[in-house]
Amino acid sequence: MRKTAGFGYTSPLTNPSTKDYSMKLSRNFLPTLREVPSDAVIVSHKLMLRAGMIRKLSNGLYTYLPIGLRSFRKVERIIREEMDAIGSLEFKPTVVVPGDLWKESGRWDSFGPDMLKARNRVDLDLVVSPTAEEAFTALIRDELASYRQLPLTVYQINTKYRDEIRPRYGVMRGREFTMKDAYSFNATPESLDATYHDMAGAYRRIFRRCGLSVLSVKADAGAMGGTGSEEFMVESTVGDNTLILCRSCDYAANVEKAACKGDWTEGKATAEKLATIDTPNVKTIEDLTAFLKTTPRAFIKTLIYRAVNVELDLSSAPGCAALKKTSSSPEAPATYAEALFAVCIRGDLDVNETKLAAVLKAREVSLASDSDVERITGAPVGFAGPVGLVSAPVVADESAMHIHDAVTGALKLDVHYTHVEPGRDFTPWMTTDVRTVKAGDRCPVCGGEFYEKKGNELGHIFKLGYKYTKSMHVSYLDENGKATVPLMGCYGIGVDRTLASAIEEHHDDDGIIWPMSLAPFQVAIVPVKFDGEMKEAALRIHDELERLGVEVLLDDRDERPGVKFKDIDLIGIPVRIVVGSKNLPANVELKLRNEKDARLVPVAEAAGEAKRIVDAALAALDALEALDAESSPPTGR
RNA sequence: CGGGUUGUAGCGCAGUGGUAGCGCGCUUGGUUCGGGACCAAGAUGUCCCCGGUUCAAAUCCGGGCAGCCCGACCA
Repeated sequence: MRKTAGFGYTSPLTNPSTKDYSMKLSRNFLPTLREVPSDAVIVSHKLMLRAGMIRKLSNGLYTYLPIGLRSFRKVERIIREEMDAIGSLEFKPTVVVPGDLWKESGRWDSFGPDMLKARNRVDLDLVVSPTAEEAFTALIRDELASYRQLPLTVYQINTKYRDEIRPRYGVMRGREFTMKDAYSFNATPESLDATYHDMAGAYRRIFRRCGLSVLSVKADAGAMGGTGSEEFMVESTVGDNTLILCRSCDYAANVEKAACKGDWTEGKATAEKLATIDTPNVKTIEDLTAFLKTTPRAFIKTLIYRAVNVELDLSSAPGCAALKKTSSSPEAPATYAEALFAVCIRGDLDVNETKLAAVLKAREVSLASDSDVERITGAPVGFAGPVGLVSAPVVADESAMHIHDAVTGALKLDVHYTHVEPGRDFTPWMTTDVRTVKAGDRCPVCGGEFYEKKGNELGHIFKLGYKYTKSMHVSYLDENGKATVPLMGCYGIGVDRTLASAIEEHHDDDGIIWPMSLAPFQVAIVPVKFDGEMKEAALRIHDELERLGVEVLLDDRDERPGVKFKDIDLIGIPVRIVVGSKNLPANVELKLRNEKDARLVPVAEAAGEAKRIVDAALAALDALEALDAESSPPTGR
C-alpha cells in the first residue's frame, strides 16, 4: 500500500488492490478532441466524437468508448426498468437468424436490400437481424399452447443491422445499432389495446426520464395492415420525417399518414359537353396554366405509377386481367409482382407515395418509366388522363373528384380534354386519399391550420394484428379448446438515437449538458492540482461520494486546471466540485453544469450536498413521470 | 442510384512538376499551474489505390476506390 506521505489519509483509490479505476480519470480512457472531425455535421455527432464517447470504425459503424458506453447503458437501463414495470419480459435472442424464418413470413424478399444476408459453410442462408418479428414469433409459436399464457409481452435490447443506403449523423443513423424491440401476443383486440396503451405510457416515461421532449404522432400503418401506430418523435432540423401538426388541437401525424379536411366547395356540374383542345407542346401543369389562363386547381393531373408486390385484389381491375398473384413461399401472402396504376389528383397537389403504397397494399410505388407511360396512355408523357383510360386501373384522389369543368390529358399527343366532369366522363376504379398534406392545409378534426416540423423517430408502437401470427401459424387453445390465432403488437425504441437526441437537446458551446439520468458520471471532482492538501481533500470527497452511492469521476491527471475544466464541461458531468488551494482548508467550490455560477461549500459538506443535488435531479425527472401518469393512468391488464 | 465535393501525420488543414509542411495533439527536459500555458529538443506519412506522361508526379492524364453534402430511399 502506498502512503500519501504526511497527509494522514489513505484513499482506497490510492490502494491498487481495491476499487473501480474507471472513476480515476488518469486510469480511464478519455480521448477528447479539441477540433471537430470534419465529417460530423450535427451537434450530437460532433460532441460524441469530441467527448470521447464514440469513434468511427467504418461508414455507419461506431465503437462506443468507456465514457460513451456508460451513458448508453443508462439509456438501456431506463428502458429495461420501464419495460419490466409494465410486465414485459426480457429475452436474449440471437442476432444472426436463419433465412428460412424470413422466407416463411415473406420478408426475405419484401424487406429488400436493407437486410444483410450471409451464407454459412453448409450454404445455409442467414440474416443479421434488422428487426425480430420473425424470431420472436417463431419462438412463441413453439411455446404458446394455452390462452392462460396470454397476454404475453416479450422484449430484447439487442444489436440490429440495417444496410442503410446512406448512413449519416453518426450514431443517429448508423448501420449497426441497438434497438429495444418488444412484441406482444394478445387474445383479443381489447387486450392488444391495453398492452398498446401500457407501452405508450412506458414510452412517455422512458423519454421523460432521458430528459427528452418527444412528440407522439400518428404513423404510417403501411402495407403491414396494422390498425394503430404511433411514432415518438423529437424535433430536429435534420429529422428525416416531416410532421404535420395542428395549431388548434392536438392532431399530429407523420406526413406519410397525415390526412386533411377537403378544401373544395361543392360547385355545380358543367352543362358543357366533353371537348378536346389542341395543346401543342403543352405538357406540364405550369404550361397548361399559362396556356389556358387558369389555375392548377382546374386540372386533373394523372400520374402513372408502378407498384411492386401488390397484395390488393386486381382480378376485376381494368387492364389487369393478365396479372397473376405469386408467392415466394407457401406461407407468404400472394402478391402481384408488378402493376401499373393511373393516379389522378388535383393539379395543385402532390401524390403521397407512402399513402398510395398503403392503399394499394404494395411494398413500394414509384413513377412509371416513360415507356410504360406511353404503353398505358397511348401518348407521350404529359397527356395522361382518366377519360377513356382502360389499360390500367384509375385511382382517384378525392380532390380530383370534386373538380367541375376540369381539364385533363386526352391520351393523345398535344391534345387535352376540357369540360371534364368526374363521374360523368370517367369513373375511377377506386377513389381514396393519396394527397400529400402540407402546411396551410386544414385539420380534419377541428379545421385548424396545419404547420410542419422536421422530426427524428425514436420509438414506434404498432398494432400488427394477425400479420405474422397468421403467416407463421401461431395458435393457442382458447377457453373452449379451440385453436385460435393471437393478435400481435410490436414496439421499438432506437437506443443510440435516444442517446444522441438527448445530446441534441442538452448542450451548449462548451459541450454536453447531461440530464442526471444519462450522465456517464454524476459528479466530477477537479483538484486544481492533484497534490498536497488538494489531493487529500479530493480523495476524501471522492470516497465519501462513493460511499453515498454517487457515481463520481476524479480528475487526478497532471493537467493544467483549464484543460480539466474544459474536458469536464465537454463530457457534460452535471455536478463539478473544484478543490483549490485558494478555498482550502475550509471550502470547495460546487458548480452545476447547467448553471453559470459556482458556490462555496465546506469540505465536510461537499459530498452530502452533491448527493442531494443528484437525488433531486433524478427525482425531478421522475416527478415529470408522475405528472404524466396522472393524466393517463396505466390500465390494468 | 443521380448531382456536388473531398481524399496529404491521431485531429484540423496548406502545399499547381524539383528536399512533404503548418496548427493542435503526442514524447523528453525545464519553467509554469483557477478556463484548452511557455521555452527547448524530438517522434510520427503507402501524400487513397492502380496505370500512364515526364529526367523528375502529392501536383499533369486515364481508370478505380472511399468519405462527406444535397436529392431519391429508409426506423
